[in-house]
Amino acid sequence: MKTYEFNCEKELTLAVIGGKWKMLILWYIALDSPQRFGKLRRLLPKVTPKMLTAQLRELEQDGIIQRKVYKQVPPKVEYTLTEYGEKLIPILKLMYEWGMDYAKHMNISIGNTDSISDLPPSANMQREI
Amino acid sequence: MKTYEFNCEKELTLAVIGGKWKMLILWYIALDSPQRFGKLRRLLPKVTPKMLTAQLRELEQDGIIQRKVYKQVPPKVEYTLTEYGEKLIPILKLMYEWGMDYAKHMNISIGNTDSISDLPPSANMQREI
DNA sequence: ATGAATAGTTTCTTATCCGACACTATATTA
DNA sequence: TAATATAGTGTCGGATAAGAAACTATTCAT
Repeated sequence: MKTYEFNCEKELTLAVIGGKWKMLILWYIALDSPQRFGKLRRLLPKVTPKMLTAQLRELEQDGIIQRKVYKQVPPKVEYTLTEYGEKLIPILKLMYEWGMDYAKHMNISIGNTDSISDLPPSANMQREI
Repeated sequence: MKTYEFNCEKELTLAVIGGKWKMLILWYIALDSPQRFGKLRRLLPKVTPKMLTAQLRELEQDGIIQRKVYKQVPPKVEYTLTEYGEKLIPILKLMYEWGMDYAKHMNISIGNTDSISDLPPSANMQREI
């Protein structure tokens, strides 16, 4: 058992979403849920399976995503956001918008990820992103 | 221009605020501006001067804070938020609020209630894993 | 001549992250 | 019998982050 210390609640939030690929993973689950492991791999080709697993496990242990295993071969595992995962989306959206504005201001170019406004109709639509 | 590889604008934002002490530094400058180096040291007693300097320099280079040196002895240096620094504050507020809610939900012990309108010294909270 | 005050800098060392790459398990299908 | 598809594990090692402790520079007041 390990104990982390936070000086402020903001740091707790950062600890939850601050992993190398976590924001992108959450984003893709928000965009298209449930999301499967293999699809996430294809969406995030730069992420090694080891890292993807690690990030997903941490998000799961933090209660941000839910992992559902189907007893099949080949395996099938689906990831969805929990209530607190969904509550994170407005933060990600704000960070996305600030980054857009800032990148434009500072003339920084950024590889593109789907916009949250591309969110397709689904069971999660009531999120109002 | 130094180009980091960002997959999404959110990651750019995270790169700007994600340093170990940056959110807290920004918070304290937002709470009481201009803010001096020595006062920040007192507000953040766990931060070594080396780290504090490093974080401040990065924020300055990223255009988030402004550093003003007075030609005096002993030295006087004041830090203020830039326009883009101020635009970050709503993100920090949301992160603070999410963290509050989450900590309560997950029974994570809290030692601190610093809202944007208060000015307490930094307190501690912990979670066990 | 010395000490106090402020804002740092320098060096050394340890801790952690994370990428590359190889490997695993199993029912179904050809 | 071998290939296939899916969802992962395990190990190694280099790069980076960051803490501790000591040191610096300047001018004024005593």
